[in-house]
Amino acid sequence: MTRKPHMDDNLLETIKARLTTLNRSERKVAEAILRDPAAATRYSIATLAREADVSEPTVNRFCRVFSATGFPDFKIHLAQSIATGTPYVSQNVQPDDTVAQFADKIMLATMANLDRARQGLAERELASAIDYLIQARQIHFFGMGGSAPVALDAQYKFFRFNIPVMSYQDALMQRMVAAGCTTGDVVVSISYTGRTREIIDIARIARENGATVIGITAPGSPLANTCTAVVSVSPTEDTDVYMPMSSRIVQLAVIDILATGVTLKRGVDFQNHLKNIKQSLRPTRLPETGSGKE
Amino acid sequence: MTRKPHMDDNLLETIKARLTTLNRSERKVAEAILRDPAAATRYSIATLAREADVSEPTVNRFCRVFSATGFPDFKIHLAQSIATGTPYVSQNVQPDDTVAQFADKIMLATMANLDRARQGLAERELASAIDYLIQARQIHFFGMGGSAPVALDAQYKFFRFNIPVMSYQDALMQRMVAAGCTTGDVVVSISYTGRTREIIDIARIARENGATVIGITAPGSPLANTCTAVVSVSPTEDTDVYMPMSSRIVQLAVIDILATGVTLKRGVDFQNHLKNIKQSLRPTRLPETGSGKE
DNA sequence: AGAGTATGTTGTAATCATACAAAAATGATG
DNA sequence: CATCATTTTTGTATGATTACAACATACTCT
Repeated sequence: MTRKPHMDDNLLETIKARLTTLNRSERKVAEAILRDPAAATRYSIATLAREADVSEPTVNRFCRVFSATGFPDFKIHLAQSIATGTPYVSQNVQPDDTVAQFADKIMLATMANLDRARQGLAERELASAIDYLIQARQIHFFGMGGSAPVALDAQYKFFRFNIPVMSYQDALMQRMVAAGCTTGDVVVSISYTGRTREIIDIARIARENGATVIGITAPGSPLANTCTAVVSVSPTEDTDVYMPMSSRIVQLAVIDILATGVTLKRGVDFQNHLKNIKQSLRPTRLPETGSGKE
Repeated sequence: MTRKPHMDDNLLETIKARLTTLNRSERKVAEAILRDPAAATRYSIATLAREADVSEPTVNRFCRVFSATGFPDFKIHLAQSIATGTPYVSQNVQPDDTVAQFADKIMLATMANLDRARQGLAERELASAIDYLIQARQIHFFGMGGSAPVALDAQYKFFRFNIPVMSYQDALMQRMVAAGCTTGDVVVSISYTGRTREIIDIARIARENGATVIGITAPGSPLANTCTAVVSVSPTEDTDVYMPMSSRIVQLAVIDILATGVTLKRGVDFQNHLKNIKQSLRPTRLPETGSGKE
């Protein structure tokens, strides 16, 4: 995906990554910085040298290793790295966290996951999925368990496009629908792990009946291998008991992207259609007092 | 919410905001910086002075106005401001965007919305909502239309806590459940605008029957005024046709927070219960090849 | 032992900050 | 409304700090 220049090289991460490739005194510098990166941005070269127990030129050479023109330049990059990096260094929720603390952590972790997903998204996969969706005679969203709400959400979104769209949250219905599929049907199979046996079976059945099957799932998973096209969403590696939920949010965002892609490609006519739907909802609302919106 | 220090003061924004309060030559400095903030981080004090057509001490004084200890310190802050600020300047999706472009925009906009929500969350509201949920004999999640998937998602999440929990996505069922509520029931009413007539009616009915009604909705909205407790989620002000969806993601994140809060307060016993549920799902999965997880 | 690399020492040039003085703006008074 | 005092703003000169390059030394590995 398009990356902002400062996201390409998260300096702090780079330093961590290359720790082993550094020689002794350079590593001392690296460790001194990692000990308190924020403080390091305020150090002078002399201070940092002392902190790392090396000479000033060593610090300077260290900076050049990380493609800075010199120490001040290095500090600028470091500062930027901290600014972008910090909010995403999402610590796990601790049992003794205050509400404000774990609320923040959850939000930040979610954002971090979105960002990771963003960087992992493959344009070609998205484009191809969007193409299939546009050509669909009928779209079925399949999601079970935790992915059921995602499927439902997708239904609401795509419904606005005047496409026959449905979502199914239980295996039985999914199986029946898959069996009834014909060419022109598109099935979107949403699964975090891509290893749920039932979901894979159903995807296969749908394909055997001529349907296009798009998987929103982990790359390389059994489900991914069964699908016509895949949008890869790598599972996050958080084993934290408290927040196994960000995955869905990433899936939802992907749905947003697909829906947007379909809308864009369909052109202006359909945007009017959308407006009409919005209009038709108005009578069920109370009059707005403030600045409320649709 | 707890704010990271560098998020408090977006220096670049602060400079823009205080432009009018600056005197002539200070403004010249400000303008020189705003002309190309990224370049400014690489300037020396002399270069910036020349660029702004003022003397070096003026630049230095300018820096102190923005509570920096000096010019280098100012540059550090500026660099951080650029780094944090940039990714959230989420432009709207343009009809001629490439897939990669609008995918990025949607992701960034979603992250921006989460961040906004994060900063807008009130700890007291969350804490109070969590308290009510813990004491619940039974929880009902109500969400209609776009919020239906959120309600469903909440059901899945809270189901793990061994609490009688259900979600209802249509007005009829919600009305019936509300009518059958008694003291000890907790209804969580999810609505983006908080102005959908039906939802407000139902919330009132639930309250009249003794239920505690928690609203996840816009502050100050009719629904908010009808509820026992509110978790305020301000509607985002994006009028963009293409992405009216971030709202749900924020709601989902709030659900995550509530669920986490309940889990934490319930203590360790329930964490074992969670593990058991995870275990019970395993037999339905294919064996893992790589590093796949729950 | 000696080539080659890594690290430290010294000195210089730059960058930055302070003190002070000049200039401009303000405003009070006759 | 002119003049002068006072404050504020701005620039000059100077001194302090910082960063870097050139060179020298120490270390490493064959």
